[in-house]
Amino acid sequence: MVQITNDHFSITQISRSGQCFRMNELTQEKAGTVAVVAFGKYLELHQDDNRIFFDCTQEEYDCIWKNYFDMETDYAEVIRGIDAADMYLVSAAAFGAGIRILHQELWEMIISFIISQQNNIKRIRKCVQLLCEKYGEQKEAKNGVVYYEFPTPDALSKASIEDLYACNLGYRSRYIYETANAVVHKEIDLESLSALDYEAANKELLKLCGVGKKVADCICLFALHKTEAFPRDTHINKVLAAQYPNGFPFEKYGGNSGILQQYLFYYDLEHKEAVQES
DNA sequence: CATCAGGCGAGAC
DNA sequence: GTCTCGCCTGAT
Repeated sequence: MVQITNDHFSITQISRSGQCFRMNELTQEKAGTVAVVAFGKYLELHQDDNRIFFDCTQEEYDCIWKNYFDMETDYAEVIRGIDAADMYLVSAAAFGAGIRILHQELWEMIISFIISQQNNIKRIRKCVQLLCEKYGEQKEAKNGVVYYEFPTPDALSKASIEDLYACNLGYRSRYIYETANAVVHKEIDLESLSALDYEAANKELLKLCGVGKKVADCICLFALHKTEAFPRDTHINKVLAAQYPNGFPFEKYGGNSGILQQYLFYYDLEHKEAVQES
């Protein structure tokens, strides 16, 4: 068990922000605990106020999870950089202050965000889980929990479009089929993407079938950690139209724009519900 | 029953 | 280049 203290870390907010579709709350026996599968490992973590408990060795934390959860970034500093006159952004950041931009796996993000289009978080999670169970490698954690790795491009490319339809992917089945085959046939080299800057990486990703501007930006932000990427979905477009009629001040926030996008997105997504429930 | 969900591709112009 | 439209499926 590794214990970390951090005032800007919330497993609930990270899970609900919807950037990670393989993070689940363990509701039955371990309330308040979240499980995540990434980089071949299964991790359970829980939180008590600003103390976070990672159920793993110190070595595993240092090698994988410290980077995965972006623990070295000072989110308080990002929030301090917000224009105090921008009341909406100040409120959004206060509401979502525990969100972190994860360093997720590239291939998984490509497929996950193709699935995400015209879709909701609940159904996306179900689709991803089905894909993992059907085409991913089965493993067992030290505590006996059985989990599945995200399927490799090779494994996914062996699925027919009909097979993919059976995973409730709908019209996105063809996109995933085409994309998996494009990657297997080296029409795009995923390995070299992380070395590119935001503009170049984004342009490469647009070559993939089913990847447009919005999905490419999500991949840049959540896998390549290009924090200047600012994905524009229906929520964000609504917020921009209502709160920033003269445009969002990208010139002011630059490389932190993507983090602020997550605050704006999460605020719009969850704030109304939070108000209703209280 | 209609509408919409964290859009995209294809085709028309 | 910009616009429109159809699209799987489940929730409301």
